[in-house]
Amino acid sequence: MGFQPMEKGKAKHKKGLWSPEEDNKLRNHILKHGHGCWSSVPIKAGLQRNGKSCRLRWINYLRPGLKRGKFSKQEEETILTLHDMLGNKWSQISQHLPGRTDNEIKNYWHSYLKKRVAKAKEMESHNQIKYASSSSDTIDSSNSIQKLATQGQQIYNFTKESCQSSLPKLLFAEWLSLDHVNSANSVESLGLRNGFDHNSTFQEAAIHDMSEVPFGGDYNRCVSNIPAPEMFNSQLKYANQMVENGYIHCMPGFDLSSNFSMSNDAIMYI
DNA sequence: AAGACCATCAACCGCCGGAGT
DNA sequence: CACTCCGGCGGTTGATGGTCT
Repeated sequence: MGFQPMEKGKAKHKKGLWSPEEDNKLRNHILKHGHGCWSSVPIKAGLQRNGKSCRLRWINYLRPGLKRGKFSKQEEETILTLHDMLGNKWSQISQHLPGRTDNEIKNYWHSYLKKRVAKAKEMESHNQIKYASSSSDTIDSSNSIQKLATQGQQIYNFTKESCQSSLPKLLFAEWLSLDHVNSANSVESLGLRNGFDHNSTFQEAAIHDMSEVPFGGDYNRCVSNIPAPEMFNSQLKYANQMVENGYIHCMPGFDLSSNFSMSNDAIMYI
């Protein structure tokens, strides 16, 4: 991208919580045109925010496919495992939790999981002191963490490999699989159904809009400005590549038995 | 009922690395 | 090579709502 001094005028940027009108402006703009250069988004969208703020709002709140609400047990354990291995690499952790943002995971960690881990470790050390003289198997109070450690090894291998590979960080397949996970029933069509649970007002609008325009925002980060069918093909290619490499085992909710088909610009997930 | 305290979450800030000029 | 801009990341803050005393 070229260097166009978009914000040379140093306009006063609004801060604080986003109003519904601002959300609408940003959402409509990105769904229609994609985000392109973030610093130009607020200008084009008619917002008095800076580009960073728009980016954050889109990624953490407006982006289609976001899962909102409580973390599942499985998600919790995944976070614990990955945090144990990766540390505070929230963005990397979030790549393994489709629909969750790094910010969300980070908040969840600080508000809940951190305490849980601290408590578990405290109990573990307490038990170690208590049973120090015994060489026999002791009951592990932090079984959750221990269990995750072994389970984590598998994920760790995947993490290392995925970092080395040329795979896109966020797969379109994840979004589809997320949708699959969210719904107990099979999904008829992304363009037709109200599949996303929370935040439905926007999600519905977004889904509707997406059946009419090329995908915008982060989901086409790797293939930006590519029309939906081409993007889909490229994602499918990556999915196939993953199957060949055995990565697919690590894709939560990814159902190989599922079939995809294309109808104009609408993506069907059968 | 009211103030203090706590938990949660959205958003901001500062830094860093990559890339174009 | 230095400079500038941008996007991304992690740490932190501030607002808000809930619970406790």
